[in-house]
Amino acid sequence: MTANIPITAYKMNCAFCSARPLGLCGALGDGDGFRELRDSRRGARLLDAGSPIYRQGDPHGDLYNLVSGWVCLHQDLEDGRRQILRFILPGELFGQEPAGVSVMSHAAQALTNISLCVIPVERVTDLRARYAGFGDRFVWMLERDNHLTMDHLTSLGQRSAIERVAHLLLELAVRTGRRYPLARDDRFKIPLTQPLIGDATGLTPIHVNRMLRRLREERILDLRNGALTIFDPDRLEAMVGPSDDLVRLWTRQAILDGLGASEQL
Amino acid sequence: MTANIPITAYKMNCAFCSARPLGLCGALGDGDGFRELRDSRRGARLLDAGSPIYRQGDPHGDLYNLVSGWVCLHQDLEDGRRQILRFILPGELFGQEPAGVSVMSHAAQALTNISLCVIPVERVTDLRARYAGFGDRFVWMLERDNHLTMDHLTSLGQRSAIERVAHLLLELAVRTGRRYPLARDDRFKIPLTQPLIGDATGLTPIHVNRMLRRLREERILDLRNGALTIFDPDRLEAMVGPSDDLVRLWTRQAILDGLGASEQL
DNA sequence: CGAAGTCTTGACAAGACTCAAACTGGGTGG
DNA sequence: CCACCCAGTTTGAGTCTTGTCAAGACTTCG
Repeated sequence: MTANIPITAYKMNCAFCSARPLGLCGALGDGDGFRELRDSRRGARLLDAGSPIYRQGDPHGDLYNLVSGWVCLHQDLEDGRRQILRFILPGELFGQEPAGVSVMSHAAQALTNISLCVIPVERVTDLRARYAGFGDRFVWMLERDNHLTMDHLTSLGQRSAIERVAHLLLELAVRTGRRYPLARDDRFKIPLTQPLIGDATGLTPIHVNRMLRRLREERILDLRNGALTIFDPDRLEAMVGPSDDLVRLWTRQAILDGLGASEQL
Repeated sequence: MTANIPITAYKMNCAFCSARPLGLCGALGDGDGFRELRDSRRGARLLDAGSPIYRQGDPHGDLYNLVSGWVCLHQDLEDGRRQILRFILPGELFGQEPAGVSVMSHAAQALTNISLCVIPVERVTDLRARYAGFGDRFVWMLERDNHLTMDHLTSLGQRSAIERVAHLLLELAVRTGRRYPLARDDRFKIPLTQPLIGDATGLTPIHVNRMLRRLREERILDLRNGALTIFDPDRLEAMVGPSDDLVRLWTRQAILDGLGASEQL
């Protein structure tokens, strides 16, 4: 179910509006075009879990800022295989394509009920041109995406099945805002199914299941019924070996800070 | 062997200088900060095949524009496994990290003798702020990188060994500037070894060898002694199934055009 | 309570990796 | 000019990881 909602309805959590602890606005002062950005929103949308936001092959035109819920970006092959490229968490931007690419190369789907803000690309290009702070933040987000995607590439190319699963779960634990370093026996909800993990790691859901069982038997973590418990953060991290900078990019603080911007909430 | 070379020595092929058909300058008019960009180069460098350009963990500070030769970016795990993230061809930019990341998350190595231009990040940030055309081009390159990296991610996650090898070779054939659609029995040099293909595709060199043999036996392509012959472009493309937009991003014309910029050489 | 979507497990098959060995071609130094 | 060396290539045999197919159990939600 899609609905256009008046801006006021989002006052409390829209990254493009007044709360703005997140997303494109995170580090913007009024001198950086924040007010204009807010006013140029095409609108806000509420979507149910499972709804597509855009499909592969749709014309490219809008950028999206996720306000609440989870989204995944995925790329599908003709024969039905699909790769999850990225999980999007609140405050993150998605929907970019390089100029000249007319059509989305991937799809976006809501994994939970979500709310998001929509903004036309031309407006973003315009604001980038006129406000350096805005441009910096936009570039930072692209560079962050790139960094994370390259990390996933290394994971898929070089790591074993169990390492890939561990890597994904550690990343998402930190990105969802769990305190870092992670506490022992930390337990929290996470909207992941085994097929989703499979599509993200390039494994079959059956094999994901085996890997999760091993992680559980070795008392490293337990993922069941949408809740993740991390028994042993140290061994989990040892399996993954993330760099300090990578972990920092995973934290919500990084998105807040953007460039280590002066202004903060 | 590293050497700082006076700018004039590169007059004919430096993307930051007068020839500028490529790289950051490709689409820049004088109103877009081209002159300033040229003057803010830290210098130019010649490197021998095999030399490292930067290492994982080096402090981050410069961006690089490849003028001639081939470079690969790769990320290494502690135990020696390594993933090639991207092959860099002349006119492409590399070395970015998101602000706040102090240290390179990956390494860059020359695969052939190369020449490149070096420019401090702060200069790029500054020029981005002051010249919209420059900023657009920079963003375009980031978005293109992202697009290509996501495509690789899908390849590693979903495709079989032989498809991955086919995908990589098709991409590089187009990116090196072969006319598209590819001609039958097109033959050209390409500085790839089987271990390199393995590191890029997440396969062992031995398995890469087997896949290359199959591609040869099926008379699709032949890669030996640094020369790639494409027997059957149609079947090669059928194996890979690239979208039109993706192929367009592979062409050299895309780098020239940047955003479909007005100005051209 | 029933239905749908997950999750779980087992048995088997296939794809990819490991180890080992021989071969090739180009470059180096005597 | 030759012998050597080295990195890359090729091949085979055996192993291990991961995928496939099939069936049953568990949640969640209406």
